[in-house]
Amino acid sequence: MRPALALLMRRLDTVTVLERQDREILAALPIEIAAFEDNHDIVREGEHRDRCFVVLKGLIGSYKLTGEGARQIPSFYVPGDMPDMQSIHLSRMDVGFRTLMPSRIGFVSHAAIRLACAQSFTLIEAFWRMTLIDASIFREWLTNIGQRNALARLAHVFCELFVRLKAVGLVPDHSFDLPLTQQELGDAIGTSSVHVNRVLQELRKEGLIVFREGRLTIPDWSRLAEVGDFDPAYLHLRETGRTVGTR
Amino acid sequence: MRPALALLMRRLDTVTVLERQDREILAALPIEIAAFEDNHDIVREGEHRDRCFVVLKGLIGSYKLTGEGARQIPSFYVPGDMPDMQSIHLSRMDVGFRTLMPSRIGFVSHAAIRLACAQSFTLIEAFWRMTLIDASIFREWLTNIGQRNALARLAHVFCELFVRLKAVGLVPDHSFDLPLTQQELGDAIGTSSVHVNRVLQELRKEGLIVFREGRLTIPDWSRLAEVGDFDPAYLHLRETGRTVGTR
DNA sequence: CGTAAGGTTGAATTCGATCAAACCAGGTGG
DNA sequence: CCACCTGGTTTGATCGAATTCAACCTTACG
Repeated sequence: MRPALALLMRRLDTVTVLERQDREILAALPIEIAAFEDNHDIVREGEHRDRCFVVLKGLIGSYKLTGEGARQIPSFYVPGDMPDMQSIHLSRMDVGFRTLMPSRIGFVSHAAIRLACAQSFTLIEAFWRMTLIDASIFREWLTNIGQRNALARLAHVFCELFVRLKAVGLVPDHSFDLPLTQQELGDAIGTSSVHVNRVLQELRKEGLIVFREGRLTIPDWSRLAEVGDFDPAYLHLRETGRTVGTR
Repeated sequence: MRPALALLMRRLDTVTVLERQDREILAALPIEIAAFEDNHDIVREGEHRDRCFVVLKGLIGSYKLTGEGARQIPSFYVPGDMPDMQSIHLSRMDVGFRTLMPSRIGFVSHAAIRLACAQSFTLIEAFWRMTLIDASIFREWLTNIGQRNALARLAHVFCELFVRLKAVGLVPDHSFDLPLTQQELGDAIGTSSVHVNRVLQELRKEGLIVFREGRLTIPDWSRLAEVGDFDPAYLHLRETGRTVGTR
C-alpha cells in the first residue's frame, strides 16, 4: 500500500479498531502529496477549504492571531494526524496551520472523505473520534496554560509530544526531532521566548531534558512526567500501557 | 413537541440546516429529564457513560483538576448544548461536568443517538458539527488565556456567553442571569478570584458591565467586544449578522 | 444571633514580561 | 578566506501583572 495511507491507517489504529473493509476503503483514497519547507502556511485563518491534509512527515502547528498581533499555537500535529479534519463540516477556518519544520503533507479531498464515510459507519466513527481527541487535547492545554506554571507547562508539552510520536513509532530511543524555536514554544505555552529560555535552562539543569540541535531527549521519563503533571489518559490512545513511556 | 427537544432542535438550527425527516427523528428521541441544584456533579472525570445530556435550563461548566488540586473550567454550556457529546465515541471521560446554577437537564441514551444517526447522515453531521464547534471554542479560549491579559480575557468570556445565549433566544434585552462566583470566573480564565475581583471593578468603572445579584448587563456591546478582542466567527453560528450584538 | 459563603481591600511577594544588548553559528557574497 | 548578515539564543536589569495571605465586610440563612 502507498506509505502515506499506511501511516494514516496506523494512526487510526491507535484510536479505534478498523475492519478489513474499512482498510480497503481507506487504501483507495486518492491522495496528493506535497513537500513544504519550514514556516510554510498550509491553511490560513478565514479560508474555505475543499480538502483535508494528513501530516506524513515533519511537524505542523495550528495558530491563531489576536487583535494585538500575538500568536497562540493551540496544538501541534505529528505524522499520521489530520489537523484540519474540521474543515469537512465547518466551512470557514477559524485557525491556520503551518509547518514548524520541513514537512511532507498528503491532501485528500472532502468529496473523497465524504464518499468513504458514506460507505462505512466505522470510518465516520474513527474520524469523528480523532476530532474528539483533538478537543480533549485542547481541554488539557487549557488546564495546562490556565493552571500550571511555566516549568510544568513546558514539561507537559514535551511529554505529550513524546507520547504522541511514540504512538506512531517515531521515538525509537528516548529522543526525537523537535526543531522548534523558543519563540514557537512560547507561543504554545503562552509565555515570552525569554522566559522559555530560562525554563529550558531549569529543565536542563535538573537533568530532565536534553534539547539541542533541534532534537529533544528525555533521559528520565517518569521525572519529567512528574514535573509536567502529565497523565496521558486525555490522549485516548488504545492500549495506553504499551504505548506510553518507559517504565 | 416536547419543549426539551424543541430546544435541542433550536440549537441544532443555529449550527446546521435540518430536513423535515431529521426533525421527526429528533422529536422521537427518548429523553429523561431531571433537575439539579447548584454545584451538582452531572458527570465526573474518569467515568464511563452510556448516555449524553442536554442542558435545558441553567448553566453547566466542564472542569478538570490538576495534580496540585487547581481547577480549570475549559468552557461553559448554555441551554440547548450537549456538553458530553464526546462520550458517544470516547468511553472514558477526560473531563467532568457540574451545574453552576440550578439547572434542568435532559438525558438521552447513546443507543438512541446512535440509532438516530444511523437513520440520517444529516444528523451525524449536525452532532459532529456541534463537537467541532466545541473544539473551536477551546482553541479560542486557549488564545484568550494564553495571549490576552486578565481584563480582555474576562471581557471575552462575557461576550461569548452573551452571543451564545442570544443565539438560543435567552437574552431579551442586554442582560442575562449569570450567578457565577468570582472563584468560578477565575477558574475559567486562569486567574485567582482576588484578581477577578479587581478586573471586575475595572470593567465596572469603565461602564462596560453591570454585574450584580447574579445577573450580567452589557450596556455597550461594541466597547466590551473591543476590550475583549471578541470576534464571534469562531462560534460558527449561522447568520452571524442577525444573531450577534446590537448594532 | 451566629455562621457560612462570597466579596472587597491592602501589603508583600513572585512570576513572568519587557527592553536591550551581547553572543553565536551557519550561510552568503565579495 | 574573511566580513557581514541573519535568525536564534542567552543574559542582565527593570517593570508590571497577578498571586498570596490576611483581614474585614456584607448578605443570606438557619
